[in-house]
Amino acid sequence: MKHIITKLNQAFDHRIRLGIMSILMVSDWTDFNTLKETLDVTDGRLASHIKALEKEGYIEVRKRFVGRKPNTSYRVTPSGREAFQGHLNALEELLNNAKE
Amino acid sequence: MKHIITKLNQAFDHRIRLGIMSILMVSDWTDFNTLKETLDVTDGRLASHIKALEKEGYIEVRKRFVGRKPNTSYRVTPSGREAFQGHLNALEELLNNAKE
DNA sequence: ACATTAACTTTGAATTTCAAAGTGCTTTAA
DNA sequence: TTAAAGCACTTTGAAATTCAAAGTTAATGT
Repeated sequence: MKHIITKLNQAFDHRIRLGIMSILMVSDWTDFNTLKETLDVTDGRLASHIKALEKEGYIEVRKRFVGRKPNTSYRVTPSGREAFQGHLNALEELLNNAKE
Repeated sequence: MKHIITKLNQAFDHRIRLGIMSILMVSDWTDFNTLKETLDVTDGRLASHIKALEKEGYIEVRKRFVGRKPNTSYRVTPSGREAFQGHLNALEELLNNAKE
């Protein structure tokens, strides 16, 4: 039988993408700057990881103005939620295995 | 405050290294071929990930002969166990966060 | 007019990872 | 006895990923 690691999703392999998803899982729309500050990454780097998740269809974007400032927010899509759940389940299995 | 992802250990960022550690955490000496088959990776690739963990002092090696065949086995060191525990705790925190 | 904020995109370099082939030693098969 | 195969790597060179830094666009504040 196959090992649990084969159930891990490559899209969530990177810690920053893991961070983005774990934030978006428990909040609704979250804006760029909140993600940036929470995860403590540069804007360019955040943007590129966001783009990767968007490309997979795991998160969606909303652009609008808040007062007079542009504001971009993100949230997880249903398919993103499902995929991330699968990843979390695999991780959980791995944790339980490692702890016996 | 810092996000949980800062507590993740880079040495365990890769799925194969995660797999190696999660196997070694619950077994004593485990040999090269068992790891290779369980994780379904090529020998060269496995060897290089093992080497990375060895370099960090997280696993140790034992070489001997079983019958007439050379046999190399690995097990997690105390420091590897501690480091991996820390990583698992961070992951667990992340899971709980993501699930609310 | 000038700097600033926001949210990127681009570029090129550094790092990581990979498959594939090569290695050295030993055993088993023909 | 020559050949083939197993074991556990190491090496090589290429592909993929990730990064920091700088550039971009469009609006706002001063």
